[in-house]
Amino acid sequence: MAEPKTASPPVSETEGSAADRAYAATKDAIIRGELESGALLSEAVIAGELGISRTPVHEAFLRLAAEGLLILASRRGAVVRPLSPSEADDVLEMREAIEASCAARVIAGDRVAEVLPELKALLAEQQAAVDSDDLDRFIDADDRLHAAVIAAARNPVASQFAGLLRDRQHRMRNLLIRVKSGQMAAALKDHTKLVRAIEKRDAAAYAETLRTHVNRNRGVL
Amino acid sequence: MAEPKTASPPVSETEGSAADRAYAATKDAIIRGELESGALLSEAVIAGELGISRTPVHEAFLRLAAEGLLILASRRGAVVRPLSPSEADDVLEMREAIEASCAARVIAGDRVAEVLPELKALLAEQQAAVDSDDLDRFIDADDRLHAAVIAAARNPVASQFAGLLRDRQHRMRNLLIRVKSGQMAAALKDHTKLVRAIEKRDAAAYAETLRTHVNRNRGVL
DNA sequence: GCGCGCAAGCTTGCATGCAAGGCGTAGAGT
DNA sequence: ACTCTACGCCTTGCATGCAAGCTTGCGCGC
Repeated sequence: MAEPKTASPPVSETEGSAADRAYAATKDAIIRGELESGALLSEAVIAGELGISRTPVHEAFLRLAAEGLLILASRRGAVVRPLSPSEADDVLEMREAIEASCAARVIAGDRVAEVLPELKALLAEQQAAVDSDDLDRFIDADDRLHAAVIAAARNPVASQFAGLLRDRQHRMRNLLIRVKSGQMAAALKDHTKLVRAIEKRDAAAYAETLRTHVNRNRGVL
Repeated sequence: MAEPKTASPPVSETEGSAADRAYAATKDAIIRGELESGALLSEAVIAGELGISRTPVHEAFLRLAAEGLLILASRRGAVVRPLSPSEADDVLEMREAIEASCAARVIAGDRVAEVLPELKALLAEQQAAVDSDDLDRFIDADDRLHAAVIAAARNPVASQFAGLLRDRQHRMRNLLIRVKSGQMAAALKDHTKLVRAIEKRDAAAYAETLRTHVNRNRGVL
């Protein structure tokens, strides 16, 4: 799950098992939008491109289907799952629910102090991104901020779910509309309020702010 | 291995693909506790029991590992994931977060009327289970009640996540401690309050009641 | 007796072969 | 001209073979 910040290097991945490489390569192609929605792709093609056999590609496709990125049509092929606006809502809603729950646990578990420095550093990073009008940098920091809150809850199930949602959200971001630069300032303001809510140990305020924050993103899509 | 299926009397599963059968059979064995925590199992064994080859079993193991029921040790085998109390907390916490979110959506989306009959029927079913002191029946109705709320939200992502959590929760129920009969009455009371909260379109009350309800279960484990 | 190395036996990971199923198209029949 | 059928190509699903890795236990040297 820990990918380099600049996640678009050449395709000459030589680490990990063949199945992992097939999984990572295909997922990346889907998320980046290289493979369009509805595209019909076959195991043999991917296998050929990666220089491996169909077996690990088959396993990769199964994983991707389980994660909602592919739809497997038995003996016909695999189609890249088209994403609908309602799906975007669904994903965002789950992210909101999970993150709010995690924030509440961090606050209830009295672990605010140990995450606050990281959160504030990420806020500063986002401010820098806004100042330099660097959208990619902003989005990266955005991801890391939300991920930090979830990680702080130390709930592996939550982290796993959030990871799945994050992938799908990335795909939506890349495929539908890239957030306009003007949105950055508003998002940063939301984030500042979120961190302040954590600092004040106010789980309800966090949840409420998160709700408006997510709704703002929802409108963008 | 291409001999008549003389060795498949116990498992009468004839539907679905071989991979699905391997998945269902293994998952069921894990959830029911037939396979103990920490048990080391190999693909070849399962394949032999089901009369299929290792390939579909391998795929099944991958799915089960992704769902947190197995841990794959490369070239050593697959161990049934031991469950810890903290994992139980994690699972319950996520269930709570997801269900509360779904209830809120049902209420906000003004779909209360269309689920209320089903919920009330399930309450009646639970009452009957309490009267006849039928724990299995109660648990089944319990599952269906919570599932009904989530299904009513019509969020496929939520349903998928809830399904994964339900499996793990079933396993915990079967492995750790079976809820005592005395708990049924309290649980039913909680459920009644939950349904009433939905009826009153009070999402906050639902969330709060759900919190105490889950915490009650948490104490049992 | 004790420690060390090596090999055998298990495991999975992947490649490949084969069969079954879906889909399009061409061709025959009306 | 239109429809129905059958064939061929495409796909996946599964079985099997082979290689590589980890563990373990046995034998050998000390």
